[in-house]
Amino acid sequence: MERKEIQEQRMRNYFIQATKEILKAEGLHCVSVRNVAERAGYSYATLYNYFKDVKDLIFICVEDFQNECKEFIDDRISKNTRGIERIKEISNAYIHYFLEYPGIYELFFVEKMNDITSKQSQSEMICNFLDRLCEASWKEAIKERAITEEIAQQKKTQLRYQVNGLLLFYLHRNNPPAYQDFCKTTNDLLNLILSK
Amino acid sequence: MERKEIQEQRMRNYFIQATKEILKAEGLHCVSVRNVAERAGYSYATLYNYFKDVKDLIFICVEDFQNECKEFIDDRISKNTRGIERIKEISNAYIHYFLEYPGIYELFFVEKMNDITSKQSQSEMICNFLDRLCEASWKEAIKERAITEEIAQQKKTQLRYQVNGLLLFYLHRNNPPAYQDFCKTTNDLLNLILSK
DNA sequence: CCAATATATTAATAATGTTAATTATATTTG
DNA sequence: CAAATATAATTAACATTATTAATATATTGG
Repeated sequence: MERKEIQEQRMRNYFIQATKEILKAEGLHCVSVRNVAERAGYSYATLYNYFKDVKDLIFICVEDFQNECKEFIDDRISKNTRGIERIKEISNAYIHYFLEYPGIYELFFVEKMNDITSKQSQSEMICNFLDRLCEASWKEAIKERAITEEIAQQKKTQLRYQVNGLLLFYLHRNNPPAYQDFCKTTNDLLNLILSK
Repeated sequence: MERKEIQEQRMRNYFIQATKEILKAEGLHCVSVRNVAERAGYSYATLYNYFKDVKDLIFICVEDFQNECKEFIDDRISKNTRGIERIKEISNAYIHYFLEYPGIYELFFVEKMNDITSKQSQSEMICNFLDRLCEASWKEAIKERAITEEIAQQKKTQLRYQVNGLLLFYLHRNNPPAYQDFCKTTNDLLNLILSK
C-alpha cells in the first residue's frame, strides 16, 4: 500500500509541475488539461485519475507559489531593515513578484473557485498571505512601541486591500498606464499607510 | 444613408440589451454569443455583423451600467448629507450595487480586455468611476475647508483601491466569509480613510 | 502463468468563439 | 414591374475548451 501512495504522489507531481511551468511561462489562460497532460507526458484523461477537475489541479499550486513568493521576497529585501520599514519592503517585493508572474496573481485573486464555501481554508490562506508575510515585522513594531496593536491591525487591513487593489487595476486594467506612475502611486500609498 | 445608421444602431441595441439582461440575471459566465443571439432573436453569426467579437459587445455595456449604478446610488443616499459624510454613503452604495450584481463587477474589474492598450480610455473610465461619483463631494469638502486639496487627493486614491480590493476579496474569495463581517470591515476602513 | 485489478488511452459529448459559404431578403436599376 | 445587384442572416464548419464513458494495456495476486 505504501508503494502505491508514493507512485500516486509522483504522478500528481508530474501534472502539478507541468501546470506550474505553463502558468509561470505562458499564463493561466494557457493552462488546459490537454496542455498540462501533454507536458507531463500523459493523456488528458489520465489527469482525471489524479485530480477531480482542472480547478482542483491549479489551486493545488497555490501553496508552492506562496513559498516561492516568500523566497522571492527574502532575496529582495535588505537584511537590516526592521519593523515598519521592512513591511514597506516586503509589500513592494510582494507586488513585484506578481508583476513578474501575472498568471500567479490571477490564480490567487481572480480565478473563480468552483465550490467556494468548501474551499474556505484555502481562500483564507490566499487572502491572509500578505498579512502573514508581514506578521513578524508588525510584531516587532508593536514590541518596540512604534505602533499600538490596535493601529497595527487597522493598517494591516488597509495594506492588504490597497496592495491587492493596486495590483488588480494595474494588471487587469493597465492603470496607471505607465510603470513609473504605478510605482509612484504604490510608494505614495505605502508611505501613507506606513507613515514615514 | 441615415436610415441605414438607425437600423444598424437598433440591431446593435437588441444584442446589447440581451447581453445586459443575461449579465445581470445570470452572470458574466452565461454571456455567450449563442445565448445573447438567442435572446435577441437572431443567429449567433449575425452578431458578428455588428460587433467585432464578444469582448467588444460586453464592454460596450459598461457605460450603461455605470449610469445605472449612478442612479442606484442616488436612490440610496440620504439627501442632506454632504462632503466627507456623503462620500462614505456613496462608497457604501457603490459597494452594494456590485454585491447585487456581481457579474457587473466582473465585467468592470476582472474580465480581461483583449487589446488593452487600445482601450485605454475605457479602462480609465472604469478605474476612475468611484472617483467621479465622489468628485462633487470632495470639492465640497475642500471648499468648506474640511480637508486640503492634497489630502483629498491622497484619500481619494486610498478609497479607490481599498473599496475595490474589498470587493475583489469578498466576491471572488468569499472573504470575509460572513456578510456582517464584510460590512463591518468596510465600515471600519471607510471611517479610517474618511476619519469621523 | 493466468485471472483479477488497476491504470492509461481513445472516443465521444457538450460547450465555447469565430469564420466561410450559402441562402434569403432587400434594394436599386433598366 | 421584373431582373440584377447588394445586403443581411443563416447554416455549416473548424478549432478550441472540460469532462465522462468505453476500451485497451499494465500490474498484481493466487
